Amino acid sequence: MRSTAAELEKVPSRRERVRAATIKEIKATAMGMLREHGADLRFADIAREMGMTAPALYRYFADRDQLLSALMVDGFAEMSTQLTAALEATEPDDLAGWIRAAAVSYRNFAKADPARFSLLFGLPNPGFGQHNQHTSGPAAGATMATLEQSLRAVIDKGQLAHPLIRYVGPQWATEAGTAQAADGARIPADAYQALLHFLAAVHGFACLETFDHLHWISDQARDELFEAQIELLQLTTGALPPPSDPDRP
Amino acid sequence: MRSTAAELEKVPSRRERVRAATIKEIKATAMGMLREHGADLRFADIAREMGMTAPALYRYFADRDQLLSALMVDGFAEMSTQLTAALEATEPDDLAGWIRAAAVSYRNFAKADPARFSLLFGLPNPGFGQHNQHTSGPAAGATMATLEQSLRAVIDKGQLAHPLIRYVGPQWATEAGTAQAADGARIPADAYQALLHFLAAVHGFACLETFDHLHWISDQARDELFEAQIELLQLTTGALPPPSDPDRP
DNA sequence: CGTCCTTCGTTACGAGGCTTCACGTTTGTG
DNA sequence: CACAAACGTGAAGCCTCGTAACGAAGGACG
Repeated sequence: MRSTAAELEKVPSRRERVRAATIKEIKATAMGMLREHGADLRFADIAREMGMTAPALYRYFADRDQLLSALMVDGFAEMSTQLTAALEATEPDDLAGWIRAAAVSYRNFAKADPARFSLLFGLPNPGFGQHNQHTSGPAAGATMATLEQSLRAVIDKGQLAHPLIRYVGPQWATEAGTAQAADGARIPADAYQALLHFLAAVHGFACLETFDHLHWISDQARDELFEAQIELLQLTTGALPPPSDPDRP
Repeated sequence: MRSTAAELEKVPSRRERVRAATIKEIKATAMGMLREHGADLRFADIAREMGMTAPALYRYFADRDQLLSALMVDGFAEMSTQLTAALEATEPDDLAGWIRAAAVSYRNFAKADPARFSLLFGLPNPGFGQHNQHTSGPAAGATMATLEQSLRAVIDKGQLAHPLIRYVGPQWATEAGTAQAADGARIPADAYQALLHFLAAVHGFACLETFDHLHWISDQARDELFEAQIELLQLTTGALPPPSDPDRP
């Protein structure tokens, strides 16, 4: 920090590289511990697994909370990456495909690594303090923004023309129209409503499943129910026409 | 325990009464601490607030986990009570009213006491061990059963005749038809699917809201969006007729 | 009324985790 | 080679959980 020349150096020095690698290894080891032993993460364990002692970790993370925060930031970033990858593989005017891809990606992220999902979305973390709010909060917002921007791209194609319900209250209509000025674009209120509906349904399913509140349903049945959930979301957003139901008058 | 006569005594002795009161006070104080200081619950703090010392609490709860478990059991019981009360106030053949009452009650439970909701549904509690699974698990299941049985009563009135989607996979259909033999009744698979869809949407909304993932929406707008969510659930279960949408072909 | 026994609460204490500190050691640099 | 920065270690302090031993309160029963 003393010389401005050092600040402008773009190529990281050897020290910086090995330091970055160590940080990465610490985080990887910590995530492994979280996966195995649950939420009670012991600094000494991480260090021992790396062939070090506990105090050495404080050269890299000032605090146990900061390590958890870093894991959360990485987790949200990875989630955004996976969502983005899944959504970019869909056709830009295929709202039904978008919904399926987003829902499946969201759920798979939770299923593939329940410990990480718990870390991200199970709020009462041990020692959850102010610090986490200020570092992981924006990261969580970025994940939300990923969904939002991607959905907006689809919506701009006019694919949300016939949602099943487009009721929105006056307060929400004004907020949705104005609040997102940061991105430079306005969002139709009903589109944003659709996003929130989608998010609530998929997030709720993922939470229930990950936190073991659906243990009375077999894995296969859960898969089928999730499929039905997806189809329902496609219907309610008007991405699919309603099914021809002979019972329906 | 030595005399069988004492076991059969129905009226609790004075000691038992004061002990029960103390347990109640401990739990109340602990919940207060949870509400104020978050998840890091210190035994010494609880004791001090009660004018006692920490080891005294071990006369009433063998473990910090057992205290948390007791709080969870009470929380789920209270949630069941509130849900039951809200649902009993609805007409028995009014599915739309049932959905509104259940959703509002569920969300209000979360909003009224976010700390308790976090305790119940934010899984990664500090020191979450095997014990919690075996004590609070059934309590959580009881809450689910409350919703299920109440919904079944409504469904038995034939109100779920025209759900928007009644797709269910073969695995789920057989499970839903057979698994609930414990209650002596079978449940139509599509009804159970509707329950799960309802649960995912409402639980997801409550989680997002409680865990502050919707901080970018004002309170009023959130209320409006939740209203829209309810209406959507009413539509997808066939409780309400689809709106007359001039844009719809 | 006096004695006993159970329960309750306290002080004292040990175990274990987080975090800091002082000190050597390694490593890159001029 | 000399120097400085970063790194890692052992020792130590602090805090919390949980246990143990002891004293006090209070109901049960002669």
